[in-house]
Amino acid sequence: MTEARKPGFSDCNNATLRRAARSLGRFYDDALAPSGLKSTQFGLIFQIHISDEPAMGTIAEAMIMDLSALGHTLKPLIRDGYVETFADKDDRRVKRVRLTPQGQAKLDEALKLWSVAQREFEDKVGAEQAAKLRAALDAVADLNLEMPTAAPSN
Amino acid sequence: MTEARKPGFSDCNNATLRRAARSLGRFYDDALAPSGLKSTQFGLIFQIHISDEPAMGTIAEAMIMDLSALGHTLKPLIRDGYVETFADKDDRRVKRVRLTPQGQAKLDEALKLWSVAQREFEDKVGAEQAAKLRAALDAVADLNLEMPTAAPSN
DNA sequence: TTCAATTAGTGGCATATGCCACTTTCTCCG
DNA sequence: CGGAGAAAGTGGCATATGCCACTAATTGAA
Repeated sequence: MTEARKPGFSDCNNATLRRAARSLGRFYDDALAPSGLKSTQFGLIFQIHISDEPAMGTIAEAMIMDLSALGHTLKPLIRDGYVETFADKDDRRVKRVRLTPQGQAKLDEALKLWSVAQREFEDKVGAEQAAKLRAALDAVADLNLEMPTAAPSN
Repeated sequence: MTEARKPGFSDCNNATLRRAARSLGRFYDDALAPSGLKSTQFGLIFQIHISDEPAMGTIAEAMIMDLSALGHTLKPLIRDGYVETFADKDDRRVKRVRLTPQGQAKLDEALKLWSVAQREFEDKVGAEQAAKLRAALDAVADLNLEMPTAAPSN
């Protein structure tokens, strides 16, 4: 058990993941700063872009994000005119989302900045390593973990 | 370039990392819920625990976290009596942090819950894979990435 | 058709994180 | 010694995320 290391230093998968997320997040944030978008907003806008007028729930699911959190995160983007929402034709409970022309333009602008950061990162860790890491992270994200909430008896 | 996949689906290392972080975070949060601690607070308390009355800057650096963010995150823990701070003897600018007895007790309590989640996770992905993933994440976190801020000319 | 259950979002509240502008202490050099 | 500049935190402001309690709209079954 290699007690040679710090006594039980953070072997916590979650803590390690968050730490890396803070680090990488700042890097991408810096890169995107000139566009005025945070890396999180860029990610969200991109997700909307590659979807076809997705419903909020659809986005939330794809991003493994709480629906209400998505709603909150969307607000500044709507306020700034990058995104707009509209009710679904067939189900008025459903709210769909799309980019405005300004949003499209901003995305194009941000993509250039993003690609610089992305390239820089992949130069450092290697494109293959990066791809493997992303695959591993996707696998983790899609694990559908659940604490044994007592009753599977249901 | 395998246009077979979603048209340029998120290859963004940052987006992928955040997505996984949200997913895993919720899992650990659920597991720790009975203790009343969030996984982030657990991580912070643990970090304090394994350090020797660390200065705030020391913790921030170890966790790759903004100093002010650390200050903010510490507040609820201080308010709830798990953590206390005190000025460094030799440098009054430095504020050191330590767990209170209640904080120690809470950590012990949370550790039991944490280990369940940790085990569950490692059962699913395999201990080795998990260790490799953590290593990769630590490597990423410690990359010390920086956008080419124009002037190395300085 | 009518009402209970389900589904999709919203709003409020709390924590997580960052950046920036300050304030307080130290350090160090002239 | 005294003031310029660095170092460590604090506070304010803004976004990121979650949970919970609700509301509105739909669906399903009696």
